Amino acid sequence: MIDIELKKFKRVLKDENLKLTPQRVEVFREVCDSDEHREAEGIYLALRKRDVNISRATVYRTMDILYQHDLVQRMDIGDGKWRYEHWLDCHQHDHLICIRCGTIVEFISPQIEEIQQNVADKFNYKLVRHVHQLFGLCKQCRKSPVSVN
Amino acid sequence: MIDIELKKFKRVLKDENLKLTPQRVEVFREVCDSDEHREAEGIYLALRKRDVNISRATVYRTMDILYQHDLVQRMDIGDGKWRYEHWLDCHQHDHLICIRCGTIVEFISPQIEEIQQNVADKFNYKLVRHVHQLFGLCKQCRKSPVSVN
DNA sequence: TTCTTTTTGAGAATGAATCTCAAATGAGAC
DNA sequence: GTCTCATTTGAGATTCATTCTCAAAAAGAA
Repeated sequence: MIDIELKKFKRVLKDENLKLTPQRVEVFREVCDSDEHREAEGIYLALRKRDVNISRATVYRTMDILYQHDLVQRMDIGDGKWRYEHWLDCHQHDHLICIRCGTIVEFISPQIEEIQQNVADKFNYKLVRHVHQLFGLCKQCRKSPVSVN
Repeated sequence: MIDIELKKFKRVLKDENLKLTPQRVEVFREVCDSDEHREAEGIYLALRKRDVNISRATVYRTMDILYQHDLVQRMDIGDGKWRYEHWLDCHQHDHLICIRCGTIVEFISPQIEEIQQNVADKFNYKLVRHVHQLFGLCKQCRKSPVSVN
């Protein structure tokens, strides 16, 4: 799975005259191998945990390259940190987030997509991208009492 | 217009055992008197411009009180800054944002609201709030060439 | 291998937001 | 009105994610 994607990444690097470094490859691998929505710090820590020698700066820089070239998706749920997820099969989707435990579920709605397009048309905007996040309480969190520490 | 709202604010302060200070009133007035989507810094500067003696800290603190009590709405368009707007008539709405000039248009779609609810139900989440932002190019920006500085 | 350019890492810098704490100020009691 | 005391304010320090800096290391074309 990563092999095909790694080729895409290598193509991007070549096209942009960027060098193929072990650090960049490891960051890409780390992102592709997880289905989580992680912050740069989490990706950095995961890399250190598996003994990849890399600095925070390089993780941040690489995530930016990946994002700029549509190899990862990123989201901001309002806490001032970017969360990244791989974008292997380019499934456009939006997010449903539990405000208590942080669990993130992905959803797609062609109907919403269509209405969004209509809204943009109505106001004479050319739609480029969108952010759609639903915040709520998941089943488990509705059941369990709030823990007070 | 602000009179009725000011009463609401005073009620909140009283209910929360918070004091009615000139600074708090001025911040609330400043927010109510504009239809812009401004950052705390912008609100602070506007207050200073009309010779209100206030500190940044107090502006931030007051915006937080207003937000926590649903007297203002706030949004984050991904640049790490909260933008505030008054919430006088509590019109629930979402935003369409021009990625070049920053113009923000408000829109409402009962259809989308309904689908959102269905999505939350499907995943067994109790919907609490949502963020829905459409990013695109407005009419003017599509026409005018990009200025390079 | 050599050479040139890019990349890396460590730590400094940035910037929005929050925190600290002494001095100032509300507002209830008298 | 004024006393009293908890709350609020302001100035500057702090936080924290992210970006920047720059010397040393590495990529990769020749």
